[in-house]
Amino acid sequence: MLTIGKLGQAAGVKVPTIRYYEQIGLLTEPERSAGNQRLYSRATLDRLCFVRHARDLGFTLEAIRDLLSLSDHPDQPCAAADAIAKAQLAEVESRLERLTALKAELERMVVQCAGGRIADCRVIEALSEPAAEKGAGRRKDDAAGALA
Amino acid sequence: MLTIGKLGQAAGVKVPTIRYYEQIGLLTEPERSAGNQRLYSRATLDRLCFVRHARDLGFTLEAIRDLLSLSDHPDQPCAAADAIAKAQLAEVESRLERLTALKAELERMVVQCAGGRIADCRVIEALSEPAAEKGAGRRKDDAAGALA
DNA sequence: CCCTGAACCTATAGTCGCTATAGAAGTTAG
DNA sequence: CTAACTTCTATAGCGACTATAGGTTCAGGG
Repeated sequence: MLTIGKLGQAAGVKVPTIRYYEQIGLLTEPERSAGNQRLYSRATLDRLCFVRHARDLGFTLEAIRDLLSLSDHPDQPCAAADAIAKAQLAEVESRLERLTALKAELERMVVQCAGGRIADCRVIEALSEPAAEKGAGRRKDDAAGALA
Repeated sequence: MLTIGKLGQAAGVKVPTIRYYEQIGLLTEPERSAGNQRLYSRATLDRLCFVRHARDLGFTLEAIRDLLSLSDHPDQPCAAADAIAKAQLAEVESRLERLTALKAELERMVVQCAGGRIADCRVIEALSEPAAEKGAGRRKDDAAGALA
């Protein structure tokens, strides 16, 4: 049996995050010690490692919730899990594309700045180009969405 | 003079976002019409386009605030603006690296799922590998940070 | 000149995935 | 036994918006 601190250390997840996962129902409420402290089983450690790994891969908590419930029913076909992973892959590929374009633009900006005064600075100038070249509305996952 | 709706359309920014930018002091309070509606100048349109473009490039509002105040003092050297852009570029490069690794891992997962039952599903299995191979604590910008 | 409907106003709450804080209570090593 | 550490609950905050409610103003048409 592990305390919440040990569990967090073992899984690479901070203590408040574990309590948060419990709060939103991603982890079930654990046993408690005589003094009301949470006690976790090895199985919960596995589950938390799964969550952490999936988060690192960019899965949303919603997707992870689905994957967890799938893994709780191992007799069903795995098409659903596969679909989630494929959607995730498509996400990542589109982010990669946009980030690559972004990188090119930033590199152009940095190269052009020759150490003069702001008035001549291409960094600021490069950002002042008009928006709205095609369709004004911002899509939900514009380039900025690919970043923190 | 533009109403907030026209401004938003011209800059590609939603109306509530403009009001939000005003609230946090990124845009100054505009003039008002007789009926208390916001009226914006062309200069504000430029400023908002700048903000939008910078956001698309992944700059935080904090960085944009700095860039805006720099562009308001065009007689100073542009080293500061250059530094901000370079930091941004480094950010993007690191995200790109991590996203690329991620993509490889997701591709591996998807390929391995052969359409069987969950019990044999590599997607779920791939996510169950133990964490904490080197240093348990999650860094602030782990892979997940590169995603939405 | 009035009416309708769109666009505007303010204020507040919600989103996601945590993180931080406060103050109390439990646990462990010396 | 005491000091230091961990844990407990509850609540608020982060960034960057987005949504909702309930009201006001404006532009065009009859």
